[in-house]
Amino acid sequence: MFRATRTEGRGPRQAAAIFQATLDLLMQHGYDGLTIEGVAARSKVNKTTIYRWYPSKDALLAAAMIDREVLEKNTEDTGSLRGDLIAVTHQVIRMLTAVPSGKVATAALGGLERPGLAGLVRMFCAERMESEKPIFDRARQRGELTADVDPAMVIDLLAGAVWYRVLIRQTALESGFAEAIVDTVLSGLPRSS
Amino acid sequence: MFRATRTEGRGPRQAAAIFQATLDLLMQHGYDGLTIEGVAARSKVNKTTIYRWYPSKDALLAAAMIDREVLEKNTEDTGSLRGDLIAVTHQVIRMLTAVPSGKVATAALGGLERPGLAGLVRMFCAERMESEKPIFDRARQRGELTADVDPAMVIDLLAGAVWYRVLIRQTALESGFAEAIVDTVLSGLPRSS
Amino acid sequence: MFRATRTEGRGPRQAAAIFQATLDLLMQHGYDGLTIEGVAARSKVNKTTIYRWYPSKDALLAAAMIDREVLEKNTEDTGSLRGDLIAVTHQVIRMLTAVPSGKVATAALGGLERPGLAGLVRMFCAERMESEKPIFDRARQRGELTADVDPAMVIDLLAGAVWYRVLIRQTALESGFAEAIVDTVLSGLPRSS
Amino acid sequence: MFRATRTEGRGPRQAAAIFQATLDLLMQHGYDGLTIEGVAARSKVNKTTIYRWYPSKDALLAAAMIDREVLEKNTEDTGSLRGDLIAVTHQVIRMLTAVPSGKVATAALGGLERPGLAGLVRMFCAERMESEKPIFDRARQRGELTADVDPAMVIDLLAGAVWYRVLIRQTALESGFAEAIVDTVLSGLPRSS
DNA sequence: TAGTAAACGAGACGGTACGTCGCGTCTTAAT
DNA sequence: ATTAAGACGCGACGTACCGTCTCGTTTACTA
Repeated sequence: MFRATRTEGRGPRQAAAIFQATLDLLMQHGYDGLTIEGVAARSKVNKTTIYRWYPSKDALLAAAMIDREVLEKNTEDTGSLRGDLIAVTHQVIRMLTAVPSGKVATAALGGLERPGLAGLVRMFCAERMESEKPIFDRARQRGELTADVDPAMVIDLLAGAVWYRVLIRQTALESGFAEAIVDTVLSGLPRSS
Repeated sequence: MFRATRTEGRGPRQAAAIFQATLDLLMQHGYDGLTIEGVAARSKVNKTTIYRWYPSKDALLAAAMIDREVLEKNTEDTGSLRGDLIAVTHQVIRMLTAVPSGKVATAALGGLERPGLAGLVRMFCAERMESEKPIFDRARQRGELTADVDPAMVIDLLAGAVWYRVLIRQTALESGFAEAIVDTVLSGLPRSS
Repeated sequence: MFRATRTEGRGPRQAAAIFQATLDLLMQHGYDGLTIEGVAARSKVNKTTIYRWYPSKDALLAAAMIDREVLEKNTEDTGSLRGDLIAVTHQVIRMLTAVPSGKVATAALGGLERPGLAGLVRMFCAERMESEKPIFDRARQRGELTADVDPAMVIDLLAGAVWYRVLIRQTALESGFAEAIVDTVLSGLPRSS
Repeated sequence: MFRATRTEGRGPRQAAAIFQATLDLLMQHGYDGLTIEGVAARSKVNKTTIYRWYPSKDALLAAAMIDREVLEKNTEDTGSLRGDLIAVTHQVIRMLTAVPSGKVATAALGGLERPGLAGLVRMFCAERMESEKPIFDRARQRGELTADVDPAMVIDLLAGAVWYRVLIRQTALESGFAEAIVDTVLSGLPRSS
């Protein structure tokens, strides 16, 4: 008795091909080497069809990124705050340096001026932030943290350091960077006594 | 003696008008609302002339940013590491939120894919980093820091937190943010016990 | 008795609305401002439905013009050849200058390249021509005309003069034009003695 | 020492190729098979260039028709009004039935709705009319015509008959048509008595 | 003070992509 | 059987900038 028919009605029938082409081109030619016409050509889907569903390049890109869940996340309990924060930091590092996601992240920066992508990025960060809250709850339960510590600030420091280093300063990350910044945030800088 | 009017022959005669138009348009319409043709129209300088001197939009933008020293910097000695770091952090905050420079910074992110701008940004960061080194030298002399602390990492944490918060997460900075992150970096997070 | 609602099964149920919309749009926006999609929108009938019945814009227009009998005709006996010809000429003038039909006639010219409309126009002219034959029969019976006069040529002269003047030369018709051309055709041009 | 340089500045450098392509396509595919894109492709001139000079299809067509003087005219003195009128009529016939010009004329009808072409046609007719005035002056001098005969009306009758017959009724012209209508206009229809 | 080379203005051009419109075909429901 | 709903491929539209080019004209330094 199942009714298959429209597989949800949302989006074009060839969404998969479109998204694939979108991300391919994004990675190959960067944010503004990504053109609707190019996506149409590569995906063999007509330009009109793409415009019918995605009013702008940004909307298309957003849909593609969401669809492909190109920016994964998860947060296992490692048993200690330090371990958890290192894990989170490594995750950020991986996201920004791994092959598909890193290019996408860079590209996303290219679109920050456009409200569409900016909103998407903000939302993505908010989601991550939310999913990282438990780390701090667990830490408080373990007595590793006082109640007044702002998780957002901690994440800003750690994630910010990585983004800044990788995307803006564009300088290679030395091994041990994650551990170093986490230790600094946890314990402060060593005074010479 | 009679020093020639031409200050070096570098650049077009109407450089000032061109740069002004460039930054105006950048701020008004964002990175890719900035077009050479627009600059030509606004500055009343012929398109050909602009192309003669700046082979690309990025080159033009770089020249304009350098010329206008839109991203100023300086580092006074406040007498303590904490004070110096807070000053530096405030400077970053100001740069990213003040009216002309903030727009330019955002716009610069939009051009990170292009090697030209990316290099410019990298160079700018390197310069800043260099100019902030003395802070750490002074701190070591005061005994506030051991010799093995990496200044770059500290700056990554502080500047990164601000960039990340302002440009990527696009969330308002609460007052006291600078002090909070500096204190965290200096002293670590408070443990509950 | 109970007359069926469906008048013949010929044509869509909403034929009236479709035709109305067709002629409205034709008159408002001209021949090629007339679009199937526009007709569908205005008549609230689905585009598919229109295509099912009328394979092309021309077919639709032809059907609409036939249905609305937008180009009426009739030929009363006025008692003299001159009177009859003047009546016919006035009829043509009215057709080309009156509000609904004039626009339609102009529009039809716009479609003369398409075989569909061209055929329709030819057919319409042939019908008119046929209906005007009796004028000449009556004239012959009255002795106003010899047997060898070609009615078609006379109509070509009179109707042609009006079409040419109104549609092609687009010059206002002075009052008395009909009488003047009829008299010329009947009696020739006056020689100076 | 003459400076040739720009050969008059009016119009694109490749005007000839553009016009040729325009008329070719017009004749092959009719008025609305004539597309700017097609002209660009056929003439190897970039679409943008065409748009730079001709804001619309009609403007292009008008320019092409004027340039190629596709609708020639001239009026020799044959020694009698009858001869002159027959010559004029033959000229119209030739224009409407000859290979290049006839297609163009039909096509022009297709554009009568557009003010641009309508104006062009009106102007063309006015020019012709003007050039035919001398016929009537000569006739009056010869005593073949009274002073009050309106040349425009005569031309309307003759040219109208041909246009109507050829383009609207789309019926073949029998040989002798020109002479027949000229004689009718000159002498009227024969009465039987 | 005249000559000359660099810089500039003017503007046509080929080219890519834009975003839109209407076409005519098709599939899938609902009536 | 007819209609509605709407996705789709397609071709052309007219526009905006791109970056390149040629050709004259200015400018301002220098010989």
